[in-house]
Amino acid sequence: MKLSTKGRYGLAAMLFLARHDEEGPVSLRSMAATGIQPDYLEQLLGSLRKAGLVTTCRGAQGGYSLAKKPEEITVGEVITATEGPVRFCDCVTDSAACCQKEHCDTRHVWSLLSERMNDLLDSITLAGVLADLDQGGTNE
Amino acid sequence: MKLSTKGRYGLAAMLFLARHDEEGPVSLRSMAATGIQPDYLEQLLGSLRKAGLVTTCRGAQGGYSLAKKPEEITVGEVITATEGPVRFCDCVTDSAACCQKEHCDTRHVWSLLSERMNDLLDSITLAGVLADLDQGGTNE
DNA sequence: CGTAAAACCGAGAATTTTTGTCGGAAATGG
DNA sequence: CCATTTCCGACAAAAATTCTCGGTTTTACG
Repeated sequence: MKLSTKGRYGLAAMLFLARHDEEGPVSLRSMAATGIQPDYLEQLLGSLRKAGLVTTCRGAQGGYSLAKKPEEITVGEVITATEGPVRFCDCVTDSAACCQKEHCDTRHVWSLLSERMNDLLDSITLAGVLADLDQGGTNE
Repeated sequence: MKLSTKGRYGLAAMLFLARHDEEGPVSLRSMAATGIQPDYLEQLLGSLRKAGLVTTCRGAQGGYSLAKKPEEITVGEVITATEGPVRFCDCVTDSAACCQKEHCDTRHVWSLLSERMNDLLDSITLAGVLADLDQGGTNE
């Protein structure tokens, strides 16, 4: 029960974009500063673009930018875009995926938990994360 | 971001035990009614035992029982026992696992989220799940 | 107009994790 | 003593994740 690198890299990339938002489109190359393999990151940015969270300019001097203001993008959106829907078990979103067997009387719990978790993830925005960092001190 | 079968099977098994708690130790064989492969379930019950959530009697007429009352066992405990600690990313529990790279300024978010999520999981007990089912109607 | 920079795309390789299987050892009640 | 049953470790199969690569299209700029 943890995120894959997609979710983590995805959020890291979005924060990077948020920080460089005013400098125009950010190329994959310059995002290498995040330490993420560019070829892989490219795929993730593709998902983020399809989800409407980033916009792109192709060609020379092109790159990626946030599609919305950092206050309008939530951590939940980023994770969902990169990892797929956040849920405890498939039968939450796809009722055909279970319920033949007796153990599926757990579905109700998973639904409830999934809902709460999504609420939690959507309550945090990119802007919130950055504000936290800028005031709360860095890593140690 | 979803549970593996370990967590789901684990909870299903614990609910099964809770329901048959008064009939003495429940053998793996009779737990086949849950639809879970017994050889696999055996491993999960091993983890649950090590975590102190079930007790066992070996030998003929042996089997598994809950180590505590259903009101005292939380969903969080079951998941942690079967899947390992619930966290968004390794650096929450193991600070050596990150923080060289710039993208690790996300750690703070993951910590916060992990904590909230564990609180949520620990707020639900086996007894609670069963009560919900008995009153709230079954699957459909 | 040509060229270099850059995103786009799909396919597949490598690696890791999950899931499931098996055989034997130890324990226990009858 | 024997059938039942947990315990344990190792391994096999399958699936998912992570990463790589080659080529295509788009675009700015000289």
